[in-house]
Amino acid sequence: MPKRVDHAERRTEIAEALLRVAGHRGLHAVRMRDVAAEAGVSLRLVQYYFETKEKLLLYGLEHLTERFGERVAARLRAAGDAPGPRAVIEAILLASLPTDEASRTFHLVHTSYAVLAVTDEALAAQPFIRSPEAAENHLTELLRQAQEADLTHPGVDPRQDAIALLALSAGLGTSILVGHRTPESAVAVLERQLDGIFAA
Amino acid sequence: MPKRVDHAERRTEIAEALLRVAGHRGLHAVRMRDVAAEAGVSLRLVQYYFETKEKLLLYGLEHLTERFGERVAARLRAAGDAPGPRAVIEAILLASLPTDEASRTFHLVHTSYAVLAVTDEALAAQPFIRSPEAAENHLTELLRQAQEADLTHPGVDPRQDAIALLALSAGLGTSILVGHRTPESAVAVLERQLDGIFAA
DNA sequence: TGGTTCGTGATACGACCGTACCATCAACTT
DNA sequence: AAGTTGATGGTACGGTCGTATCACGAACCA
Repeated sequence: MPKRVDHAERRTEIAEALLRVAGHRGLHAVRMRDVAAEAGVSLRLVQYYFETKEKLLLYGLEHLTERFGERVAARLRAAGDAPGPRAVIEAILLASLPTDEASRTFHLVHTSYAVLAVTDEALAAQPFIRSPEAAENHLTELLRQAQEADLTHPGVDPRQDAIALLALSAGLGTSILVGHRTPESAVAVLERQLDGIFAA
Repeated sequence: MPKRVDHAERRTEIAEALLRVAGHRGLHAVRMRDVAAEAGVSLRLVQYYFETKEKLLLYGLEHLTERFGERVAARLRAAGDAPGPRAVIEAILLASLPTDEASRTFHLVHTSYAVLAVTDEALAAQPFIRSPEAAENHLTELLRQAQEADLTHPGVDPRQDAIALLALSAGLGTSILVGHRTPESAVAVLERQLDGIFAA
């Protein structure tokens, strides 16, 4: 046999090629041949490491959410040690706004997957579909802690406000994506919403 | 010639068939043949009234936004004569939440178009892409009037709060669509946000 | 009344895309 | 050394989809 190859690594390379293509041509326009060309391998190789296109797409989605998790973690580290609840919440919400190329790709491809998932049950069954629930629980807990530490204005409802924050940042992200809004103004809106929750 | 036919009417029928198909199979899965079958006409007819698929899609988008406008108008009428600013804002925001089949289709197809528009300049140039700006201006003006009439809490910023309301309802709409949230809980979140703006 | 034109159907064409198949070469084993 | 097996390339097949072509019938005009 030729040089034994690390399948996991190869699959990652191909998945990232998929995300690059999806990021600037749109997920709907992704062809197996495009992915192969972008990854610099032959079409046969893409077939070899992912038998079918559907499996490639599912793996690409996994990889996408994984990299998003890493980006959130990086922002949390950048927030210093023992960051306050507001700093943690900002890290999470700002990571999901399409401010740079990577997060733009994430948001576009994630939205594409979400749209597909509405009518595709194989996609709808994927775990990424339930990760928002985890984020909601996490944010709710953070707000509850902030409330107990008396860092919030009166009248805060951790669960309801967590839901609103997530929906708001998702909506803002989409409007950045389609060019209705600049990242800066979206951040300002988000900060304003946080000001309504956290006391100075 | 055979019985002279009303082109506009026929185009509308076909466009509605398009929206029905897009509404439950997804816009990406819409084929010319599906639209023809759904409309109960031959493939040739769809070609006849819309030369190309792209033109059909563009017209479908026009029709979609038009019908959305009618739905908002209907809600406004249902709000009674001389409704207050909050009632008007509620009419606008609640109309865009996917609460029934029609609004669900609207939200799904509209989102599909938005995703396509990110990478398709012909779609991006369509007027629907600037209608959110009009909505933002409208909401801003309503909030400003409410503020002058002393109906709001202090600290309201009409422009910023209008942006937040629109992004929030868009985000909530998407989470209803993908099944993360019930329409009822989304409405509750939206009402809560309005409570933070309008005085009792 | 005859011809022109609008509306409609059936079908064919050409392109593209995912997948399958076949061949080849290199390295590790025995 | 020989054979087996993993990795890779090239290419062909089958299906599908948008679009084009051909044909025909029915109404309106002159």
